[in-house]
Amino acid sequence: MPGKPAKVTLSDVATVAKVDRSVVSRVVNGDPNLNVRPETRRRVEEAIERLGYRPNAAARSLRTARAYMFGLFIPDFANPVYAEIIKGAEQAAGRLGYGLMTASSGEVRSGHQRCLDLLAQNRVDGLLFAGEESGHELERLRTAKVPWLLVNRRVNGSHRYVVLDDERASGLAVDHLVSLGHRRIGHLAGPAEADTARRRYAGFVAAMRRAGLEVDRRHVAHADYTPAGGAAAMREVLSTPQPPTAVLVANTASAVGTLHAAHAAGFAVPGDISVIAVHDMALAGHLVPALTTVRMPLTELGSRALELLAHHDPDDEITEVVTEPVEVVIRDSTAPPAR
Amino acid sequence: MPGKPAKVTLSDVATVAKVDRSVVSRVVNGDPNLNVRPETRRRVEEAIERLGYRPNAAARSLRTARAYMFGLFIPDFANPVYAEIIKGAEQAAGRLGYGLMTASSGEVRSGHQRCLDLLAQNRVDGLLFAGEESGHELERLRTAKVPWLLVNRRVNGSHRYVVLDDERASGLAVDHLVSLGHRRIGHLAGPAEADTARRRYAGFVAAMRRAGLEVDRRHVAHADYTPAGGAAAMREVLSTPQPPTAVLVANTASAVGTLHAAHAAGFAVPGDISVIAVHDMALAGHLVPALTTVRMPLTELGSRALELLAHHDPDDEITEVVTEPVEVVIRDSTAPPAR
DNA sequence: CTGAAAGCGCTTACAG
DNA sequence: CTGAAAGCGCTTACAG
Repeated sequence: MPGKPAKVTLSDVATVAKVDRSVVSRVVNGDPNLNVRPETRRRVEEAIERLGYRPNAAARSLRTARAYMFGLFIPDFANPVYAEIIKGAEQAAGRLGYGLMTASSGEVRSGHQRCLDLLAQNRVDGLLFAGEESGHELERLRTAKVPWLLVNRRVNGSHRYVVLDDERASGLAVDHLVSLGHRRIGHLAGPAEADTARRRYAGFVAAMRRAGLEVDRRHVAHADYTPAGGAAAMREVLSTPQPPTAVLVANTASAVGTLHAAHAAGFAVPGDISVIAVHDMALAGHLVPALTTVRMPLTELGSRALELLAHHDPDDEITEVVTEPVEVVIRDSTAPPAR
Repeated sequence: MPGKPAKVTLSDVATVAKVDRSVVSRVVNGDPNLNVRPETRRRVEEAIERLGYRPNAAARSLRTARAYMFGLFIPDFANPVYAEIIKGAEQAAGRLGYGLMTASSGEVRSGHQRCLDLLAQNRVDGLLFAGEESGHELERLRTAKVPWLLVNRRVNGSHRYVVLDDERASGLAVDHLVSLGHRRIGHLAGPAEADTARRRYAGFVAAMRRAGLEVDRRHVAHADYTPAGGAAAMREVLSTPQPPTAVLVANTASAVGTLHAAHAAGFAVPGDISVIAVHDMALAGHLVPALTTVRMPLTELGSRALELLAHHDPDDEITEVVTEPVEVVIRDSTAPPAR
């Protein structure tokens, strides 16, 4: 087909197949109420194939008032955690015949406005919010009766979320450190206002209690989920009179900074202090030293979120925990304590 | 506005403002040929505001045969290089009133198909391809007369691309190492088939020649742009009879693995070997040791690409180099050689 | 079992 | 200077 792209429409197919457009439409959409002679169906399918027909998304959307597209808002593409979530969501969207618009929520103001615009313009059928968003826009979404879902966090009083089993992840991490013989274990938690941070902290405290260990408040510091945050928190904890022999870092991105800060402060990892972090990703195995982590099902989280969004009404409650696989991946950053 | 979302259309606005729909449409789109009494225009604008009118994207697309959306294909969201490009492209798209659909080209087969589908369905007005793609689909795009643009690479015989000044980046890196006193300088290049890798290699060779230094082929290794690749290449170079005293790594993601491999092989950085890498990002400053880099204008690349795509016909040649800012960011991984 | 018709919400030549 | 009308490409009750 050289020259023009030659937009082929439903009518073109109908002409070639010698049927009405409506029949073609029904064949294309697999209408279960359609009874055509097998031979007719074949003619239609051949014509579609031969002409290379593809339904025009705009026309279909206008008619059905559905966009066949979902939106996924991500706070920061630079955080590798989101790369996995995106991958899962894309795969699920593809399977369901939907497009996925991934966008960074980025600067609060424009992010907020853009998400409302997308909805008002009918460009998306639903919205996935990964990571932190202000509760403000959620209020609007709720009144707008639009399908939306929080991914990897909950929010006060909302009943639309999918999360991971963060408590268990922290528990496995603590168990690993305890089994190595650590008793003075610190926690570099996420931002105090982050739901994931609270759950990981809760899991940390519970596991410490189960192991009969005390949580020393001076060994708990809060950091945002960035390398810089992880570094600052580590410096804080290392400067206490009697630093911990091991820390659980709430996030792998900040663990990068944690390792750096330990090194800069003259603490050998794992010789002087062991480090384990939540999330596993390619990066972790190549840090210095290679980072022991708790693998989390981020890809599964993304795909599950998309599926739930697609299959539920805006009024349904969605409160799901994706639990598998969560497991400790032992590398070089954890070892028994010096004494 | 409790209860229903109450889709408000052009007609609703027209009714309230007591004008025809066509007038509202022209006001909304800022038609320069429209002469309305200022007072009429005010009535229209007030009605739009009061009703919270937003044009329906599907209807507009159907009518104008434009999607008001661009697509950006990314090989791998986990590579932080792309996070910056995405950010730039998103900003530019927002400024121009377009949406941006970011998707991973991922698995070749489905990625290829998805991009053609998007076009056939009229879901996008143009496509940006960041990173490597097989030349195959480009052939199809060319015949389809659809605007597309390669970002950060060129391809044989194609005249639609925006790239960075990779030669210069390599040159600055080599100059920095030379100024520290290094003479045995190696290069951990990107994949042999990658255009960026070739340009960075060319820049490396040219700068070495300018400095009167020889390129020892045993000190040049190829790696894909991942931590694992950077580690393998480093091991290769370090196992030569007389390893280099410094290496230029073509990519920051692989430099993570490079530092790890050096450490694992018992080479201190920068004591035994200096490391400098192309691209700067938050991660770099928090590696062990903090990585010296050449900062590249990745955000600018993304926004420029989007603008070029929006403003040029499918037949235009687009061959642009985004040159600023490129500069060496000195951290802890480079130092004078031991002797 | 298949076709004719209406209409989704816009834009844009064209007429008045 | 403003309005009436056609039509973009589909889907879907409805009629035959």
